[in-house]
Amino acid sequence: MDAQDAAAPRTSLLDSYERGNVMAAACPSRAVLSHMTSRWGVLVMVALQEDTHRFSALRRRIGGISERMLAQTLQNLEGDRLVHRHALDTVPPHVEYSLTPLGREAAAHLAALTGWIEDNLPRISGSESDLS
Amino acid sequence: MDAQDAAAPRTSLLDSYERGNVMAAACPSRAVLSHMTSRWGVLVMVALQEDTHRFSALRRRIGGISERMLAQTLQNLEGDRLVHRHALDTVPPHVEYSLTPLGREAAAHLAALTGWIEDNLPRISGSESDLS
DNA sequence: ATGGGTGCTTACATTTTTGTGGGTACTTAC
DNA sequence: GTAAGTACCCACAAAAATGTAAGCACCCAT
Repeated sequence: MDAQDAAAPRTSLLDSYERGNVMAAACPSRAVLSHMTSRWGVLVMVALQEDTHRFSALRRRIGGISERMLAQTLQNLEGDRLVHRHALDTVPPHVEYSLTPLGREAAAHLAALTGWIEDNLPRISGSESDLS
Repeated sequence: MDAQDAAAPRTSLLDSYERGNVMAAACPSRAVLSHMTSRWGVLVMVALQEDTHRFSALRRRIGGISERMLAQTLQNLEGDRLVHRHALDTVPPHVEYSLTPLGREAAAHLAALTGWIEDNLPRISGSESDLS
C-alpha cells in the first residue's frame, strides 16, 4: 500500500530483527513513539530521568496529571521496557518507578527536547507579532 | 495552586523572558511540546529535516496522515515559528514547507529520538516474554 | 472516629483528536 | 469532456484520550 513498506534493504534472513521506520503507518515503532510522545509520556520519562519516584511523588512532580493517566502512562512505558516498577510489599503500599537502561537512553533524548523548549520559549511564542 | 508556579528565581525585571517549565501545568511550553510531540508533529518535523517538501510530497512521505491533519499540524508548527511556509503564486498552487533555523534545532532532537526508536525496536518490543 | 495518605482500578461523562467526504478554482493529460 | 493533480477548508461523525468520582484495604495522626 505504501511505497516505503517494501523499501527495507534487508541483507540477510539472519538479522535478528529489522530496523523500524516511523514513516510507515504499520510499523510497530509508531506505537512506541506514541507512548513516549504522549501528553504525559514525555513528562513521566523526564521526571524519572531526574530521579526514581514513587507514584504519588510523580503525581506531585508532574503538574496537572490525574491518577488515572499516570497509572496508564506508566503501564505503557513499562510494557515498552522503558520503565521499571518495583513494588515493596509493605502495608501502606510503596511502589518505586525508575528508568530501565533502555529507558535512560530514550529519556536522554526527551530531556534534551524539553530542555530545549524551556530554554527557547521566548524565541518560539515570544510574541505573536504577525497575524496578517 | 502548584508549588512550581512560583518557583522561578527571577533575577531582574529586564530578563527578556523567563525560561519555561514543562512540569508546570500552566506553562506555555506545554503547548509547544504538544505541537511537536503530537501524533503527526514529530513526523512532519523529521520529514522536513530530511528536506524541504511540498504539501502533497509530505503527505506521501508520512504514511497514514490525512490532508486535514497535515494542514493542521503544519499550521501549529508554523505558529510556533518552527516551520516556514513559502507559497508560490503559480496557477496550479505550489507551496513549499521547510524548517526555520529554530525548527532545525528542534527537529534535531526529534530526529535523534525517532532514530533511536527505529534502531532499538528489537530491544523494546522485541518479544513480550514476561506477562507474569 | 474522622480525615488523610498509599497505589491503584473501574464506570461513566466529557473533551479532544482524527477521519471522511465534499467543495474550490484552475490546469494538464487523455 | 472527463479524470486527475494542486493545496487547501469546511461540516459532520466516529474514535480516542482524558477527567471525575468512587471504591478498596489498611495504616497513622488527631
